[in-house]
Amino acid sequence: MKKRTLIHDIARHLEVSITTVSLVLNGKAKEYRISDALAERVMQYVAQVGYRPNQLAKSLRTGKTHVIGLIIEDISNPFFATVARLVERHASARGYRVLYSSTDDSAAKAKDLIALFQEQHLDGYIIAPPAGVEAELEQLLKSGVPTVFFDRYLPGLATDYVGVDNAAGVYQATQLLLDQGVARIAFLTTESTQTQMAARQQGYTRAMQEAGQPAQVQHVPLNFDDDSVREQSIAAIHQFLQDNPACEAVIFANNSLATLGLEAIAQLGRRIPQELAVISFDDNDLFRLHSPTITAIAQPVEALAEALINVLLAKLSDERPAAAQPQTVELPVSLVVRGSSARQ
Amino acid sequence: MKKRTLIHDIARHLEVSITTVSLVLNGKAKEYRISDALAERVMQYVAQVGYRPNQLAKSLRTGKTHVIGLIIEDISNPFFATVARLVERHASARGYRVLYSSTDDSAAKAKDLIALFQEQHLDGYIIAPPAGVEAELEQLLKSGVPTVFFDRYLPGLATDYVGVDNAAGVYQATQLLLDQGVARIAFLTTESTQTQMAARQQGYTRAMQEAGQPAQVQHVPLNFDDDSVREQSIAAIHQFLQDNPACEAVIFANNSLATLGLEAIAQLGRRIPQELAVISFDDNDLFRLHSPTITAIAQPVEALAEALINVLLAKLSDERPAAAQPQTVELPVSLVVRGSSARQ
DNA sequence: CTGAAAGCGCTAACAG
DNA sequence: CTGTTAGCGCTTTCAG
Repeated sequence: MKKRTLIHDIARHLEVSITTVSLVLNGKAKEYRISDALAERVMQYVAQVGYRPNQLAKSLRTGKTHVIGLIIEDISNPFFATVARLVERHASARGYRVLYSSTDDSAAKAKDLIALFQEQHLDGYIIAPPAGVEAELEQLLKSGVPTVFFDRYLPGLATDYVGVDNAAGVYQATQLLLDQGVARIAFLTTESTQTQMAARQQGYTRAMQEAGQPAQVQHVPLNFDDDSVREQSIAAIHQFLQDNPACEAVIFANNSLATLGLEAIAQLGRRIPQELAVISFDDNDLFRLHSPTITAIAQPVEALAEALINVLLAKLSDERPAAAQPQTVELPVSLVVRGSSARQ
Repeated sequence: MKKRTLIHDIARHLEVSITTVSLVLNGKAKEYRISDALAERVMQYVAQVGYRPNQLAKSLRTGKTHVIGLIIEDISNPFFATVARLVERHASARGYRVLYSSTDDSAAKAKDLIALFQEQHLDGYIIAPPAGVEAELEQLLKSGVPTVFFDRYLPGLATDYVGVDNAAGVYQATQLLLDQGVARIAFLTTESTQTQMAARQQGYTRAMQEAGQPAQVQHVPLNFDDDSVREQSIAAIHQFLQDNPACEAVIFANNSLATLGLEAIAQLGRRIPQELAVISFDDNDLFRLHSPTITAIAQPVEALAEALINVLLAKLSDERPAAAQPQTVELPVSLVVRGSSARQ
């Protein structure tokens, strides 16, 4: 348990004042007309003994932590995992740490997390909000902490948002099937009413409507928290497919659903795409390697991460607190056509 | 920017002393013989206004942050992602937050992370160390912060470790193939010299040796950071398979390698398992859903996460600092036999 | 039960 | 350039 060196120790050793050391360390040497020689001497000794200021004390004093909180749905979902690490990479390149955690899309967990993060006095937030946390978020926004929503937003709350054009993606995917003469297309989605899910569904409904085909939307229970629900979800999809033998194609509203769906399809022994065409929202390794490969609506993860960081850091450095109009970034998705959507 | 309520505000409102509020808040009401009535009154008001003590100040004062750092290789790897979220879940059930970050197996990143975490004064660490950070880690251990290694350890450093019996797992997998008369088995591994990789290789070599078969170990470049290396890795595996047409089976030393390998195999159009049997260390969704399903050596993620938290929290609460003998937990793995290893 | 007071380690205004 | 000083918000000892 050797004790850490303190700013005081280094000042004493160098026989200069604590102020000088602090000023040099914070890049204010010039401003306070400290000689380059002295500044250099300080920096050198600091490096030599490996002195690291205590961030707790620093933050307590300055009110800044240089940490941003990333609250996502589920870190074990490839989409969120990828965005998380990209955000982290960009943030750290710009001097920020990111602290991330999953809500499992539960309002209770999200509330805990927000409270926890607030106690830690993070500088800003990126949040994929579950339903039911409007009040907490509103309070968070009112407190003036820079916050940007991601993946979905909460209609009542005016803040920055970064996401994709969900409706267009699904519309396009539905078209792809319709153009091949596949008309009995079902849309499998979760029970959630989140904006991104609603938009995806709406893209599907519109395409079907325009084609004069009846839409068939099926809601499947989905829960990341409890592994037993996993089986239930598979069973539900299984059931649906069995009850709808005429269904020629299914579009899954996200990649968790699709993964579960592939399992259900395998159980039933339905051949893809001959007996059932499949398209998933969100791309991932599994889809590239599956036999057949799975057509997916891919979100531009790299661009999303960059946009998130840019929007947030802009707010962070900006002086005008909640002045400007909230910024909204909506990126296009791309349809990655693979084997599972091909007409046999 | 409304200001947060402080302990001072609540004391004043209740017309009691700050000391009293603090004592009640920290569960020391009894100890200081504060009446239940008063304690109740305090708690109630605190709840009412939603007062949250400033953790920065608290930590600065107490020296405890109640945050543990989880330093893993790659959060987008399903194995690490799963362990991370399980650790997080257990930790939070026991009053700890976890802060996790990936090293991409780079010593430089790991050093940065350790330094960063140290500045934040975390209470303890769980680390999957890359090679080349021995010095930093030794210093960390000497500073007395509870630390447990995970997945692999660094031979020179005596600290607690939680991992699996890697050698036995691969030995068993190799046996499975040998028992079916498949003898030309290659072992594809990374270039790393980490303990877990060495042990896996050793399990393979021993099995081959005992069977009187020549071992064939191939090292493949692998890098999580740089996506261009991804293609290189695939190309390397591709090349290897092409150069060794007689090879009947391949065991991948981890799941990233296996994922890449499946891609290479698909490119070559080799049929699994008829032309090439495949087994991977680490299990994941992809392997369950692939056609054919992929046999895998599965690590007990749930048990690992629990062991990690138990070992760490034991050290955290223990008074004897580096007193006791370092604890080592080595869990068994299980062979999940699926389609890819079946003799046709 | 309580009030005062010290202090965790650092920043930054202020007056030299 | 520097020394002093006043905190940031909280815990905890000590003397009532």
